[in-house]
Amino acid sequence: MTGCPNRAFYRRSTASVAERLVGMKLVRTIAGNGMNVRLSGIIVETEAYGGLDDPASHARMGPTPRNSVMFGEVGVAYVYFTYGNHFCVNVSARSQIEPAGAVLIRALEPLEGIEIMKLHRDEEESTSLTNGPGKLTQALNIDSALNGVDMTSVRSELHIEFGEKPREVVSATRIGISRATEKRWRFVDPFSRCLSRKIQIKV
DNA sequence: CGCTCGATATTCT
DNA sequence: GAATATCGAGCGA
Repeated sequence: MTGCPNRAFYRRSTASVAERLVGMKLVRTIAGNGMNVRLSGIIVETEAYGGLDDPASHARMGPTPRNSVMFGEVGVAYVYFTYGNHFCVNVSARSQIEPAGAVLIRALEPLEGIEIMKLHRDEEESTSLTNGPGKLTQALNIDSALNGVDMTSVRSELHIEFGEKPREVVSATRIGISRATEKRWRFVDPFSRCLSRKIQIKV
């Protein structure tokens, strides 16, 4: 399978999209002199954020200038600045009955352009390059200038492509939130060495 | 390894 | 004024 998941792929429940994105590629293309540089990684960790009924979501209060992408067309990048220091990247996704939703991309396994990512991060260890939402945006040079770009086209400087092979996926509770902590809307490849946190082993 | 804390934009109360 | 979909430095064990 090559190319990008199309618009319809993102038009289903946000949690389902989050689950299916594990194993796909996040690709950042940067125009150089004459040729494009590709920075990419396999998505190994995602989280789903819903609309008005998800107390942990940015969309819970309705549309604002920051979260407007979550209420717009699906398959679009939602990039926001948080904690005064970091950017996080999402892709808008929801079923037709939901008013808003997006999938936060939390971790990648570095694939293409690894040496450039190391420069962006000032970090040599590959497993620490993109194992967190703030880290991967730094490695791929993603900032708010990319908010609103179409993620369904290979021509976009930020987009999602099909992966090479399917990955295992398990669900877990979301990280870094204080509301709706019981929902299991975090999806990870449990065998990846590049997760933002280890999976809780069930007893 | 685990804990605490500072950085500090945006939004909410 | 407080909280936040985070990270890394500093410290103690």
